[in-house]
Amino acid sequence: MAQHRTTLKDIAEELGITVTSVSKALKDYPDISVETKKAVKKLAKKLNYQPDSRAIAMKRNKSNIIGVIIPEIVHFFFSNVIQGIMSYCDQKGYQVLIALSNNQKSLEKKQVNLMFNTRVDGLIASLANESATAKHFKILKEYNIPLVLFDKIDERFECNKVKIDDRFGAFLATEHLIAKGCKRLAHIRGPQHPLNAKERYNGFCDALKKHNLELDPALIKICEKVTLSEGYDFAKELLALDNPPDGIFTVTDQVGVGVIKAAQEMNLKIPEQLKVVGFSDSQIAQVVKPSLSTIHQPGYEIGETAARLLIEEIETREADSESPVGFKQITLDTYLIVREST
Amino acid sequence: MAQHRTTLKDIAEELGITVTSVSKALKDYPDISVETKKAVKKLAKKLNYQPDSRAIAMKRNKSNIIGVIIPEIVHFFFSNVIQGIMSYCDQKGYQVLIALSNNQKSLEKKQVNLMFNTRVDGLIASLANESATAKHFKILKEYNIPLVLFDKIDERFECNKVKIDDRFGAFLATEHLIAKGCKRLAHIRGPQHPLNAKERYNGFCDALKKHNLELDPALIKICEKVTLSEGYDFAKELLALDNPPDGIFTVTDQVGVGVIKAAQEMNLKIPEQLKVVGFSDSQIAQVVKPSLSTIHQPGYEIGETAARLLIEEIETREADSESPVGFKQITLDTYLIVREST
DNA sequence: CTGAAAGCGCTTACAG
DNA sequence: CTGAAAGCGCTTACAG
Repeated sequence: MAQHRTTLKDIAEELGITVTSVSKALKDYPDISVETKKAVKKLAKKLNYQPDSRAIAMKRNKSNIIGVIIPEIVHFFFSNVIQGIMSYCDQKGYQVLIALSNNQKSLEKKQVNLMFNTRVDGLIASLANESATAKHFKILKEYNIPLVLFDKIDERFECNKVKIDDRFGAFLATEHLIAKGCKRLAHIRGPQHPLNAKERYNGFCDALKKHNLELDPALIKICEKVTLSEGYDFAKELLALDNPPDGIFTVTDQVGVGVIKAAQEMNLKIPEQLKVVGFSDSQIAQVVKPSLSTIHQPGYEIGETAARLLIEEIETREADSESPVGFKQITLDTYLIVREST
Repeated sequence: MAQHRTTLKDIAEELGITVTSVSKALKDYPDISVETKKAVKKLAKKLNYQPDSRAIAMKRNKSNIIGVIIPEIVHFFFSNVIQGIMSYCDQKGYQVLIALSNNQKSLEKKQVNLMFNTRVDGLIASLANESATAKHFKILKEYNIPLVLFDKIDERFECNKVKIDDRFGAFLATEHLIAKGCKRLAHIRGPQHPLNAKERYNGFCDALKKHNLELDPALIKICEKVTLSEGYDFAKELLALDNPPDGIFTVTDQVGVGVIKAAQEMNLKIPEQLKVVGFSDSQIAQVVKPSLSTIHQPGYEIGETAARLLIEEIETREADSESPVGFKQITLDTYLIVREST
């Protein structure tokens, strides 16, 4: 038979006192006698009393649970972010409820509502590729629930944000290809909506412009799923052109690895005949042969920072629900990592 | 200013009826008049009423949240498992609270207690490398909270379990090396405690024995962290022996990739001079050059199955808390994937 | 020093 | 058809 979960009532009854006194005794209120405290604590220990977080959550109107909504989890960057979030939250006494959007706006919206109903204390999210804006998060604003966006953010949405300078990172990557002698550059970019895909594209264009290189629309490809096999397919197309590129900058390392695979199948020498730079500094970038040059994206730190901002906001509002909250956008450092592919 | 979260009370007051009626109306109880239902639903919609999951959880004594405790999350296999768990839970109306053990027994125990206090409806876990048993999960049994163990399980612990046949997988891997002509086999194994590390070691031994090959203790290395760099270091040691191995079976693909890296640095040709097989079928195994032969471990399906068993158990106990529960151990299929490294 | 009371937001058996 | 009451497990301002 299952044991009964000890409640304050059980302790109170056994000791012949009230629930009030038990509650206070356990929390060392000064107005409880030493003997009562002793007796209560002893019995609580004996019965293995564990307060019901849900009841406390209702009373305090605080769950000590934060929500996280991300597009996918089998993903080097996102799993690193989660790790950063979890380790920070653990240390601050918050638990983490995670949900996936699968990059779908409708599912993302559903998850936001579920999180709202569960009364999480705050939410951290990176937008689905399908989401052009974060408007479907506005229920959180209406009810003063803190939100931190990271990586795939909506610039117009008023909340804390954490990201890297994607435009600058892409600029570094592209300029590196140019410095290595590339004259005809291609970019396999991310989908239409995510801001970071646009910014990486912009950074690519910035570098071409600075160095007076032509931006050939035939050399721009747009991923839908941002997978290795998309990179592979687009690379095959690009490299079969009459006037193929001699350098390719890809929106992620996954896509870059696909490019390497395609080039190898076509017997192109990397880096001699084709140079490739990815983005994110995933593990596969170091493992692939030739190893892939890339832009570092500090997932763990992004997660940690997002969690820190979120918990700061939660606790500020707790202390003074009226004080206006100023939002920050924190931009973490990024840099180029040169490997065999360039 | 933040909006007020609509409660049943708000609706009741505005309509001049009781909370009871509002509650029933929203749930279409047959004993409420059609007009009342209409009015209530209309106002609920207008005020954007969202029931407080916590309050319902307390009443029903059911949170619709399941907990997951895993050793790490930046990990191909575990993130796939999580994905499987989440997609199944999503579809069944459960949310997922995740915590990490960082492979530490003490932290694992703390997480179990936290999950218990949060009153999750059930728990899915894979044991920390430090945990020789699942004894510290027994509080769950005492209070009849369903638990499903996967991958790193404790065979003695009475609960549902999901895994693959690690021993057989390791046997397949090793026999494949033998079939390819290896005479002197090494194994870089996982840590002491995890059952799957032991079983993979046993499977390795089974194959040697079947084919009358010597088991040289000098060719067995034990990982602590099971990382790429451990694989690299051990491979350097093994390959520097006077009588080095001609085939290495590694406990994971990460470790196998480290072996490949070391062998390449020592100018050994793979697979001509050294053959390598990993375990898990991670993405890096296909990306590394030469690509790594491996044993498939269906993470997504393991997660899905674990979630299914858990929710079945939760709902069985819900329906009849007295009925004795029979525990299953489900073993999913595994197979060898041959690539360039053998 | 201790306890009665109200309340967090719900649900449901029971009475009318 | 509707409502008063009790309860889930806690907390806390107030009275004594």
